[in-house]
Amino acid sequence: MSKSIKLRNQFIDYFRARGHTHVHSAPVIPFEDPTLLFINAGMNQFKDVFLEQGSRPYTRAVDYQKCIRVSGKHNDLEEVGRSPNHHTFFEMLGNWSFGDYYKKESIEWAWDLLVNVLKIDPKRLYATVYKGDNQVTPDDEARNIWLELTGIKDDRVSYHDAKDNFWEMGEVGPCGPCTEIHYDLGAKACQKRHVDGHICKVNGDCGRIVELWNLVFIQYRRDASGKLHNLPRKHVDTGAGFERLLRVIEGVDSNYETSLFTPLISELEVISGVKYSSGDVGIPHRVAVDHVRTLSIALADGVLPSNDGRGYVMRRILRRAARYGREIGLENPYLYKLVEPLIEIMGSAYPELAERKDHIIGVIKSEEESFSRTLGRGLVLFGGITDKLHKEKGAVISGDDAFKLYDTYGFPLDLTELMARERNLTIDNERFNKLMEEQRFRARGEEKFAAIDDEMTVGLKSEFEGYNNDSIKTKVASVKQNNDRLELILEKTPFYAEAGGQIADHGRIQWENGALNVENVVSVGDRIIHVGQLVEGVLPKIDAEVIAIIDQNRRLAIKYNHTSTHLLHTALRKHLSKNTSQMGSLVAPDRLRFDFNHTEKLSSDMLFNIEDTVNEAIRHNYKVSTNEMEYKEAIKSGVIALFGEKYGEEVRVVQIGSDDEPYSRELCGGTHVDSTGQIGLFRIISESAVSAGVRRIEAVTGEYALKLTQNEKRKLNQIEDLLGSHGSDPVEKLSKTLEEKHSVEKENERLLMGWAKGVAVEMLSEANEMNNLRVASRLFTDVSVDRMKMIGDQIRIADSRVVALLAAPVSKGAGQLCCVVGDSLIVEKKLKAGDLVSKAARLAGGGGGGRPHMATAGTKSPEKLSIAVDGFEEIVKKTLEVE
RNA sequence: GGGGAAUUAGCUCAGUUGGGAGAGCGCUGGCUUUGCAAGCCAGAGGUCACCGGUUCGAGCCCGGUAUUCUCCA
Repeated sequence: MSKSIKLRNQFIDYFRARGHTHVHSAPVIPFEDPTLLFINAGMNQFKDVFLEQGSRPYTRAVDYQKCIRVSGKHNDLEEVGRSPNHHTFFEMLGNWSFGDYYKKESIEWAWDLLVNVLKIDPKRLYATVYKGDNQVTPDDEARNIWLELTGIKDDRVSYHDAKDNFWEMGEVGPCGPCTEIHYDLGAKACQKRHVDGHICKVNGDCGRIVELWNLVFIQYRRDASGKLHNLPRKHVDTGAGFERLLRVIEGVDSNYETSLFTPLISELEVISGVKYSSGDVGIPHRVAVDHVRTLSIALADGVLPSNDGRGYVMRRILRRAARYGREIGLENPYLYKLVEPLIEIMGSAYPELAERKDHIIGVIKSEEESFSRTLGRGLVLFGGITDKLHKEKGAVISGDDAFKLYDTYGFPLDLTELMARERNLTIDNERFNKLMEEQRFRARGEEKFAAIDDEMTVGLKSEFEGYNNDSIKTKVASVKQNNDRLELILEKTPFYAEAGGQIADHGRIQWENGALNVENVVSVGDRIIHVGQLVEGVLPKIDAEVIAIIDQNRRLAIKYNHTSTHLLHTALRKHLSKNTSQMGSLVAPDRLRFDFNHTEKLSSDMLFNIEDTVNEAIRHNYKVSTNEMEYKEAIKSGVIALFGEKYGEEVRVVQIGSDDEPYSRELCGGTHVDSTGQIGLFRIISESAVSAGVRRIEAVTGEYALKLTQNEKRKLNQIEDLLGSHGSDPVEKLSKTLEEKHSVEKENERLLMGWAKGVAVEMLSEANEMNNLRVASRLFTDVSVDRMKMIGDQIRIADSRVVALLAAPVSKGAGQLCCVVGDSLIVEKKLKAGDLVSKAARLAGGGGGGRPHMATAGTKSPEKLSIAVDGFEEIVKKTLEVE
């Protein structure tokens, strides 16, 4: 067993033996927390407990949590790869107490685990405690526990200020003092060992003594004024950085030299042929192995590269890795090759990596290819810029050009700089930075996510009882008026809050002297909030009796679509691959949308097959049943769990079909029909690409599917009427018609050409000689501009020493003119059709222009066209005189 | 969320102050060559993303929408 796997197990086992429940790492996409881009600390998944908004069936927990951090005060993306301990992905080991044990056990166990189980030298350990402030007394309690229960030396426990030893979740909210365990890496780790008079200190800045484990004692809540209040329960939240702990245990100089990374680095040495070094030469290696971990984990949890939000962070990380790869000669996609070795190392801790292997590799590879295209395009544009500079004998690439390359085309500035240096050019950095600052300024000043006001509703719980009820009598738990929006929380409710892709129920909540029209329902922690407009009467009081009624027809339509979504999921697995799984889902009353991982467009035959399979399952009229069970039990029995979803310990399993041979079993909290036959009909309406490796199917069911079918038939009837193909195959008839149309058009073109030639000959025969050229003109009655152009062409071809004007009214209020000039005259007499037609059109109260050999013009007074035609010879004559 | 770009033939793209929709590759047919690579000739293939506006006239100008790329947050 590798050391990393062993360390995780030792940690988990130690606390399990002490009554802790092993909780799975939450997905890196925060669930129900829009304020956070990624899970970035072990406590994220327990945040609702600390806020007293949610609860758990256990009071002691232990876990290892995957975390992603790309920006913020502790982590600058640019540091990753340069330093021995910065990462964009890392794991946190933690044990938790929710109102259970407190300081004594946490400290005692932490020490015991480090010293006696992990065999870390106690002589290298230090502890820190909080020194107190005007609201909090110094944490002598923790210090005494250290001294009495661990045997650590008195001079190894020190007091520190709030920056290091008072933990806060945010400006307001849960907080408390913490105690930290630090480790002395030894004199050679000191970065200031050559500085005179430097003394290495705990919480110093030389890197020799590092924090190993932080034990946080949450006992306060800070309000908006900064005042601390005691929490009803005290909690423990601990976090030990996994990579750093492993580094200490393995006794190596850098996180990147632990067994978590070395196999990846070796693989990269093979791929690139460049040997790793702990110095600068190894930066590309460190960047690549760090970033491939982040990308793989995020992709496995359902993040996809995109232009904003999480997806954009992924894209930037991938590009950073691709760019550093180029420094060690890796011009082609390479990062995806590290995914398999990564799964070797991390797959047992995070099975989702192995399950989504093909997806992860596919997406990374196609993103790398896409970046190559971006760079390639940038190179072309850069070439254009330098060519221009070369011609103008300039030596400075303007800030605007460099910025445009970067901002619009994504070409990295450092590459621009590098290539400029190679050509002895410089860049106007000042201007570039100014533009960059303007860009930042523009992006600021928009509102952030609306913070949820927690004060009113702390500790409230509402029960969802809507699986079998459309209406419920209950009491009001909380009322809030927000402009014209009313927010109600009830003790129990039949309303389904938007979750798992299923959108919220609509309906009505009624009380003695008023009613709420429910337009949206959201859940926050254990609370279900009904949002809508007060439609009658006055606000209800707390504890007022109400009747909550959902819109039954809407719910029924949602049920059809939700059960159909499960049937579709099964059908996709049957027809495409067992590994096909949901990447996103929308269940609305009028349609359903299902995103899944698949690399190619589905053929229309395939879509029909899938549609058939779903409809077979509908006709089979499978019974749909639900039951609650433990998460682990459910997973063991092979139930489909979706990524990007959070599941508690108790989960709900929706089963379609018999117990012995279920057609589908999925973890799902949504509402479903009793038997599949109720759905009636399932029709796919579209199939499209969402992003690399992900496709989307949209479908309708029940009444909506029937309406779709009827509309299609209606259209077909109309088509048959138009084609006159009743009784015969309209497709055959139409293709025959199109064929005929094609040959008629060809014939028409041929005839027109002959006709145009004839007219041209007529006009030429009537042309007048003057000044060694010929002038022809004619007023047509019913000829379009295109036809006049055809005739004009024939005239030019027949005689290169002719100018001609053609004119015709095209509608009641408009007339068109066309002028042509023979090639010889353009050269010899400098005649331009554009000028001539412009002058002629002016006689008719219009305007126009064109090219030397052919030009067109128009007028809104078609009755004046004859003036233009009659005056044309005069115009030509005068034009020649001027020359 | 806020900027900057792109969208033209199956693919890659060109298209000048607004005035006949083009090239290369690919495809089909013919010719040439001992064969291959290729060459020559001919042909098919277009809602210039979509909707609206300005104009006598819009691929081009203006406004909006969609999709994609890209930067910032």
